[in-house]
Amino acid sequence: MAKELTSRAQDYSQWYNDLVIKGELADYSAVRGCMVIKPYGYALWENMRDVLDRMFKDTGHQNAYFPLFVPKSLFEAEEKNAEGFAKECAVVTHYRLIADPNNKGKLMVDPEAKLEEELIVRPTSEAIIWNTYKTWIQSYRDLPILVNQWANVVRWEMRTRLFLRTAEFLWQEGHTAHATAQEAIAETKQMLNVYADFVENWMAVPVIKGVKSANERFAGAEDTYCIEALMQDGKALQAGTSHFLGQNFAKAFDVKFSDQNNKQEYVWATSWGVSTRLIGGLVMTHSDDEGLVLPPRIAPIQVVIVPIYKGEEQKAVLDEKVAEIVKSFKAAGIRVKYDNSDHARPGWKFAEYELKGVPIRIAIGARDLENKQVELARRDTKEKSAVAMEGLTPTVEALLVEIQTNLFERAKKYRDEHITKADTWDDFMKILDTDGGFVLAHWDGTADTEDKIKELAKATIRCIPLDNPLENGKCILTGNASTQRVLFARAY
RNA sequence: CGGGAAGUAGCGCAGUCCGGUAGCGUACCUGGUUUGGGACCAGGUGGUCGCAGGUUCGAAUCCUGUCUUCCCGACCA
Repeated sequence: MAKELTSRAQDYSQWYNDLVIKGELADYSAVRGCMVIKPYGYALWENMRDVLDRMFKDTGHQNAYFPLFVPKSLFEAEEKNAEGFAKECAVVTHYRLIADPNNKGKLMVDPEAKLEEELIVRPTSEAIIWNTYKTWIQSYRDLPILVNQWANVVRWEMRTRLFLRTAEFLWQEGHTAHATAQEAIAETKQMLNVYADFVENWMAVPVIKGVKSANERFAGAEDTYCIEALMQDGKALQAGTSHFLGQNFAKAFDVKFSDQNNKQEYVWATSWGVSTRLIGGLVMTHSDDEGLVLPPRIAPIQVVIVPIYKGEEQKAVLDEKVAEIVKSFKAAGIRVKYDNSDHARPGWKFAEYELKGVPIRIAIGARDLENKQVELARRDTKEKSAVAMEGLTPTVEALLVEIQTNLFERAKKYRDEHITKADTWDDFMKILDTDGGFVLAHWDGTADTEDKIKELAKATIRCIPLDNPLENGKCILTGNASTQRVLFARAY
């Protein structure tokens, strides 16, 4: 029967949860704050991962893998980084369980098996990686090091939400080492552009590139660049970050190299990452009250074909005809699924694949065979049309491109309509409390003011956009002089 | 960690106030009819009621303790 979905207007959070769970992207698990990513959701992640991985390799990076555990002494070496993550670390203190003498059939931690030194489950891998880089780098000839790792990390969050904030999540983290600051900064910006390219052109999610204020900066970074997206409820989502780490980690882990003049210098670093959180952003950008809407370029299934038949004979005829179509689609690189399962009727399948966000649905029955056509339905606009069997593959290829473009344009239009300038505190609050979205407002540049705004308005500076126009004005809160507007929003 | 809600069949829920053989919808299985927007009929399978104690002739129900999950806030990608 029907899988009831909560509508966005009813309860936006519940709508989101319904889509993730009923769309079979992920589910809750027996572990607090940790989710099970189901096959359909994982297929989506694999597509994202594969594209990003190729982009990383095309920009000269290699993959490697570092341990899950970080000895506490290494973890605490870079003070700011350690302090930033300390309050959300899972810690391994013992290495053995024994039978509980007072509780038959139960196990207990063996008090004899206490570790000499606690192991931190990585919330991020700078520490273990920079400790390793120390042994890899002696000369300028060893630089740059351009390494990425695909991994899971753990951050013991107070409150979790499927994909958006889970205690364990999947991500990639790039960690690069350079001979000069300029080179490291160029790398930081390059990877920010890679992220923006991926998120906009593959996920069809428009983003604003910018740099974080000091308050919002990654713990241990000199500068944090980010891409910020806007969700349908008017809240912002940080979609990716790229950090210029300066020489902080090199100094903390004593990573030096000899330059051309045989002079010892500290190495310059960057790190950058995107996570499964992107999937949450994807869901909240495109989906509607009927379910997920996935952009064709990363959708696990791009086209689903549903046969409509009476009796086994008709089904056999359709199976044969559709086999040709499927073959042609696959030859064109289209990810197609032919659902001729007999336990669900067409109407049920239509609703199911809409819920799962499949971009194009093709229905084909005896009537269509006669007329040499199929019924084609697009998920983004819900439009249905009869399309000639002749030339179906190029028609579908073109439509996939069109849907991809349409999703991006639609999201961009929404995003652009929700960037508002505010010049007074009242306007600022009014915008945040009604439509939400991004608010461009003057800020006096102090961390103190930023904190107060956060406290009063629950809004943070999402970023200072790159290529931000300079403009004299007065701080929205203090009235002090300001030289540019910055981008505020309430955020996930 | 503060506030709220909930743990009973795979899923969604009722039953708990007022103790007395475990229910409904859906899913699942079998057979049949169906199939162009979430089919219908008939017959079935499936639960130590989150866990541990206690009260009682008898506990899903009352008492005590405990665990877990979700939602809202503070924290955060």
